Amino acid sequence: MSTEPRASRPATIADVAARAGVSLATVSRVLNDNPRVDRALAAKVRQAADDLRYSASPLARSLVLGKTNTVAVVVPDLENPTFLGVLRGLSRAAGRDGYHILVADSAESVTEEIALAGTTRRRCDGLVLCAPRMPEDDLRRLLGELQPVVLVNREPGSTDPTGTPVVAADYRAALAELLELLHADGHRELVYLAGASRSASNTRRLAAVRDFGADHPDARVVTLPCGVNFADGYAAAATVADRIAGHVGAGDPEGGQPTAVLAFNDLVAMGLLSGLGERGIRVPADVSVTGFDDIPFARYLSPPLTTAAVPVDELGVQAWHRMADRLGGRTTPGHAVFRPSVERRASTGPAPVATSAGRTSRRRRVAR
Amino acid sequence: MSTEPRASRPATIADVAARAGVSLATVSRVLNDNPRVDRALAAKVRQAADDLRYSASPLARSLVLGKTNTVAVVVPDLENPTFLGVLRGLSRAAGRDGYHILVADSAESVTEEIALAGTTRRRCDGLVLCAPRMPEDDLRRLLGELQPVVLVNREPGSTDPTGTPVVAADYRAALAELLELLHADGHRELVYLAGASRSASNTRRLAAVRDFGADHPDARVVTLPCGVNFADGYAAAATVADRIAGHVGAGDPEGGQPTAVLAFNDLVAMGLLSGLGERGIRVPADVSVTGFDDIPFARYLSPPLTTAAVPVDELGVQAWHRMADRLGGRTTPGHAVFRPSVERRASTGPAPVATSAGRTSRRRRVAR
DNA sequence: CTGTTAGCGCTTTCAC
DNA sequence: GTGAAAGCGCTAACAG
Repeated sequence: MSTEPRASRPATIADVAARAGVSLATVSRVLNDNPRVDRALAAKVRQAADDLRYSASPLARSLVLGKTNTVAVVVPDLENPTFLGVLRGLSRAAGRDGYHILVADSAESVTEEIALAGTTRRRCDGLVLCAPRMPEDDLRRLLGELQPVVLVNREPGSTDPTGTPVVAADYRAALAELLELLHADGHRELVYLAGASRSASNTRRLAAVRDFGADHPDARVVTLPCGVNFADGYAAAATVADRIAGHVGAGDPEGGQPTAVLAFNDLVAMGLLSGLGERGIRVPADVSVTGFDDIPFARYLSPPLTTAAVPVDELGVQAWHRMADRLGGRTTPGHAVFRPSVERRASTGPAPVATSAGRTSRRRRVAR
Repeated sequence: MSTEPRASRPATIADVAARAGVSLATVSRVLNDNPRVDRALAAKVRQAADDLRYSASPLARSLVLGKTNTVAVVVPDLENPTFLGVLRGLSRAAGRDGYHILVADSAESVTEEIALAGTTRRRCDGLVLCAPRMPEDDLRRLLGELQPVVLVNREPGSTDPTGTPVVAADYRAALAELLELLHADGHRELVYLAGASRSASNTRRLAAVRDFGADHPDARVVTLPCGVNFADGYAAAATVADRIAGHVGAGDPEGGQPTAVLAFNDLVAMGLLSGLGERGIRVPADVSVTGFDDIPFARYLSPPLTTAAVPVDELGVQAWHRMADRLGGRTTPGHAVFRPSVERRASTGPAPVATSAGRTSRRRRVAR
């Protein structure tokens, strides 16, 4: 018969109403700061709520309000510094606006990614999708079903009718700048250590490589499949060292002796630096190396790494702003593209003369 | 009048019921695989659900079922490799069991942390708390209010009546092992580069330092405040170099010339290595260095870093298992403590003879 | 200003 | 086997 809540059950609005001797509606009003409620009554309600350590069930509120104050974030791998940075920036920015983050790690599986996008989206108000490798068809379908969506580092595809906002770093422009920097330093035989071949950011870097080749007939960039981690870069050091020594890869008649290597990212560059060091190859005296991302200690490596600083946290913050706009019914201007700033440090320098001569004469020793 | 859903509104169970010509209850039964429903009817319902691309609102289900299939994870900083690993392991393990993760980054603020623990917990079924620096009083209160809770790398406090499960790495034992390893290599003057002074994992390391001092009267460990990041280690290199050179810190009459430095973690060790390298101090010839955590590329540094491998992902997985047990009403056996395995690599070696002699004679040059 | 009432979308007794 | 109806805890008309 009592209206007191049992100790174990969290207090409900009805408990508060009973204790304050008012109706549910009044309690709701007071707790939602509806101004047109009597001061005295309001005080009484608040007192009752305090006594009962009451706070409204977010679940019930969400159901009736039709909003959860939560957004889902799907990333391929939390270990990846890019997505981690995005998540961090996003989570803090959203937190400041009273929003929560439901995070899902697809473990690099596209199938999982698609499924997670759906299941997480349903319990949230929106979806921030980092899906660099999702096939375009699947992406299009998801964009149709899961709005509001904000895309990070991924284009919606040629014909996207949804006007989905995109927040991205301009990997292409940044790699182009790195290439130009090396070219200006006299490098003519370059190697690009590619990341996951189907990822969006790798594709954009490859476009920069293509452009560069077209713009500079005097130079050549050989693309080598590599990977995205330290270990991948470390492993690539063997191949790179061979090429520097003049032992060109058998299946690659185009390669000369490279004087510069552009790593997919800083992790790869670090691995490369490490493997090169073990082989007595000096950086930048024998070969210049660039990274990508500017992770916190890139500047502290030996030598400090020339790289392109991708503002990952900012990407996350902006992704949130786009999402907040959509949630607020505002329609946001299209894509936000951030141009990474190239940090020129000591891992790059003038092309070594010897190799430069070799290049000029197009001389090439063939592996045997 | 029509029972067809408008295109823009997600289909509800009522829409499905109407289309299949059955009651809501039947639809619910079918979709929840309740066996006692007519095969033919069930098929019809499934068909209707498919046609309407229906799937039940997780929100409404959560409200009525009293569970959200979501757990909250509060971390001080996503950038920290430890918490990141925990989150990753946890998120994947929980995902396999159909659970979602609500993640909150407290930006290292204890106040935020307390608030976030409460607000996130309310929209979830449980809370995984990584709060290495939360004052014990606050923690105790939260443990009382927010159950079920699982603690990561943090003790609940001396008198915890809640029986909260703890998943932790044994930082103390691991640092002790590192200290013994160095002692066995002849090191007698050591430096410990401390992390955040009030954090639980730093406290445990300090305990190991204390034990070591007591067990080895012939050795001495000087603790220097440092930090947890690459930059902190880099900055500490100056002080360490001074001490190695015999310029002991003025306020620290106890310090001799150190032959080994134990960094708080790998990031700090990397920074230290970098700073030491710039000063021409060789590792391990002049000084041995150890890290902590065994982050992915610790083995690739030059020299490869001797460190203690903390199984962070496993911590996350185990945290989830504990949580899953509690959610399933099972009561889990107490604390799960994981002993990091010490990885002996090339950054440590025998104590250099010169300094060893200096130590023996207690000779000390004083800074001026 | 305050209370009554009707849902939000779903599950689950309880009858039939 | 199936349906009607009562809620889960809350908010928002709608009356007074």
